[in-house]
Amino acid sequence: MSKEPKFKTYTISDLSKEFEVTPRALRLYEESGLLGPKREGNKRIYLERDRVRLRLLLRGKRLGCTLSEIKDIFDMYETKSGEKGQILMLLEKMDDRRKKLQIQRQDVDMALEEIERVYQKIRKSLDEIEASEKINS
Amino acid sequence: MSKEPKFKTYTISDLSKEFEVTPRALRLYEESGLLGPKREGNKRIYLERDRVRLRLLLRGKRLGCTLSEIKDIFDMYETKSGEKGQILMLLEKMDDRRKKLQIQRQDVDMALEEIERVYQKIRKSLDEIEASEKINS
DNA sequence: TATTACGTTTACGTAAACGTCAACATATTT
DNA sequence: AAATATGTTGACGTTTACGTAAACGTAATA
Repeated sequence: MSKEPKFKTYTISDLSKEFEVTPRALRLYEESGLLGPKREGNKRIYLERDRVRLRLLLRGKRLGCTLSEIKDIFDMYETKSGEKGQILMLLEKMDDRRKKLQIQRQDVDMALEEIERVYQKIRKSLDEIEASEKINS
Repeated sequence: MSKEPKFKTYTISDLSKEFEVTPRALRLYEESGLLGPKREGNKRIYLERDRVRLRLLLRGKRLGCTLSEIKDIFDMYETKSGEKGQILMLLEKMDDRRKKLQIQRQDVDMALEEIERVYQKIRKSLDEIEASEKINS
């Protein structure tokens, strides 16, 4: 009866398994300032907050962001800057981010359309092959 | 009056400028099998086909694909495989690709929603600051 | 003719994002 | 007590996607 967790905690291998990343990666993310697990002695203890961050982080990666870009975004989320100037800069940054995402949306949609087009073309030629197979049987 | 172009052609710096990539990058893309410009003596002559490919290539990059993934996609587009087995494999590959893109779409949309949420929050705190500025004037 | 612009190949350098050890500590199981 | 599992910190290796510089060819321009 010493340390009751009180909150759910995760070890490095818990998160490692859940999100299918290596411990090495998790340590790197920490070194890059993206995660900030507590320590119990020497060992890393991750809280829910880290888990959420990790999820966002990986989503960012899938979108092609670098770790430092992701860092920027995280910082953006957390700035509780009382200063007006800071806030204005923040809004601007978020606008940039939004624009990039919108371009990415277009890119994805165009890629999907192309895949679809080519897919149909290929299917058609497959159908033709199968038709000729029937005849020759 | 020797070589009439007949088709529109581009030099390396033409494409370099149009798409804002360095010549070095274009040569790398060629080395990676993504572009295949003709040669006039020693110099690279790009045709429309290369220009289209470059556009697709860069779109792929924006989506976070590696050059070799893009190569796979290009190969996919071009397989005029008469063989049925080949075609089936191709269709499967395209399905994978489509799934990945759909996940990316979701990722982008979720990211956009989050940006929007945070954006509104920040705006609100900005409004509050400006309101208190008016009072104190 | 000398300079400038544009192109070439070859080759080494680099930043990012890990992988892959080594060498060690700690805790639990056998 | 010995082995096993899990964790730690270095530190060097690797791949990708170029950057950068050297050394050179060719063609138009001053």
